[in-house]
Amino acid sequence: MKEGPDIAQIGALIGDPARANMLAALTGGRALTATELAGVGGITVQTASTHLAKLEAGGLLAQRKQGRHRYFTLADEAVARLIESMMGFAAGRGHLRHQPGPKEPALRKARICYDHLAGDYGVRMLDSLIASGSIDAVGDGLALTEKGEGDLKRIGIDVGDLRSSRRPLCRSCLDWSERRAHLAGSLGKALLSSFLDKGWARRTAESRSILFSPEGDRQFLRLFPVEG
Amino acid sequence: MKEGPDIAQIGALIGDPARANMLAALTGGRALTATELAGVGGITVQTASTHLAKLEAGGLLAQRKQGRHRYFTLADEAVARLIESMMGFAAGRGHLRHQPGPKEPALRKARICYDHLAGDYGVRMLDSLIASGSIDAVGDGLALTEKGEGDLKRIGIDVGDLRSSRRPLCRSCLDWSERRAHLAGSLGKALLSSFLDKGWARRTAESRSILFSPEGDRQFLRLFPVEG
DNA sequence: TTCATACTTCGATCGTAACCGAAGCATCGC
DNA sequence: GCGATGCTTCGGTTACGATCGAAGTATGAA
Repeated sequence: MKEGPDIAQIGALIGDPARANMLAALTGGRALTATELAGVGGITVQTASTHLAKLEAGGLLAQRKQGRHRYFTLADEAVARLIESMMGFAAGRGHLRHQPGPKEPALRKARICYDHLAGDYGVRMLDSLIASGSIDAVGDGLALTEKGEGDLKRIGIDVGDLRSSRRPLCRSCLDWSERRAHLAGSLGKALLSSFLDKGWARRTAESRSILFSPEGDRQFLRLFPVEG
Repeated sequence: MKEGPDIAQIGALIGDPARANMLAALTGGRALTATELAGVGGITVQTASTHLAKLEAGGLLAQRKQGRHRYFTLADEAVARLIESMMGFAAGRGHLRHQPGPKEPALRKARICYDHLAGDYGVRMLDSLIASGSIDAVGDGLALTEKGEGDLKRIGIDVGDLRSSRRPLCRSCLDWSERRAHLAGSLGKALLSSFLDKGWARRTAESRSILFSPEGDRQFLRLFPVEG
């Protein structure tokens, strides 16, 4: 007994519904204010304030003062991965929300996961990159091929720049809605950024979902075909 | 708000200290009875019984009746990976137990993680397998090479048998004490089993730690050398 | 300065869940 | 059959933490 690190503390931090909702919202990658997070959690600002203080003390959140606002973000990508992996686990065990709600389909189609694309489109993109030989899937992991580097160059992504960062280029991230992997890492981020820059898609204000324009949809599906 | 799967439920399940202790103990891979788990959690059997019922309802545990005993185990390897990943996360944020205790060093040297070897020795073994060219590390993932298959055959592990199971052969599992990867998957299990079969090491009764005999220690270090 | 906004701290309430004693089943050994 | 062991269910207590109203602090706008 009493072996190893204390998982009960972080379990308890995530275990409160209001806090879990705030964390899930912050997995969208945006910095949110205390008031916004109170709305997300369905509680008053006073209560939210105490929750946020606890989450920060636990090392899950970081805050940045800006004028009279306080912007909260996840402390780092590790927190995002933990949340997303718990979502994947929860989805697999049938721990779903009570009402599917109208936003669910959009969320399953395409959403943001920290800073990269997730959902049906995220999984499709990785599948297509593997099928075309741009990415090698070896065991659990992913590796960019030379062909892939050329293909990406052609759509305006310079892999050389990305390699210089300390962050891994390719990472697989388990998708909770599809239960299959999508592409994370700096390359995943760069790809999503380029879609947004090109105007193919845009982020929504209150949700994690990503909305593709009709034209963007067409371009995306052309660029990442899947057989069948 | 109210997007995606409900992580609060599993967070809350893990968030209770008694339950967390039980789960951590079960990460040792052994099936434990309700009474044993009550001891681990530091609570009475009545209380433990309600906790175990909740964990089972939540899909984290499975139970098997055997005579008048009830043996509890983690529901599957996904639960073990979740627990271990939370431990890694917790260790990184300094959520450590209060007293390091005398057993900690043994635990850091070698311990069981579900069914494979973890700790310093687990990390060392994977490092050595990669350095010798038996395993390729590509991105996040691991793949056995032809050379590796031959080397393993020589120490009595038939990879062909392992491939027939549905479980992945190589998986990397993040080690909470070393903060680096060790080898999981069916190959990880087979390697640990062979060490135990050969008498190089044995499991302890109450702890997750694995004790190597002097001779086993020598053999292990010879088989998995590291430079430096 | 004065007022408004964003947020935190204080104080008190309230609900839930952890907890254990006692009683109730089930299984084993005799 | 009997008692002993392992575990669950019931009932009642207790404690912790989530919650919010009200007051307090900081920043910005007028």
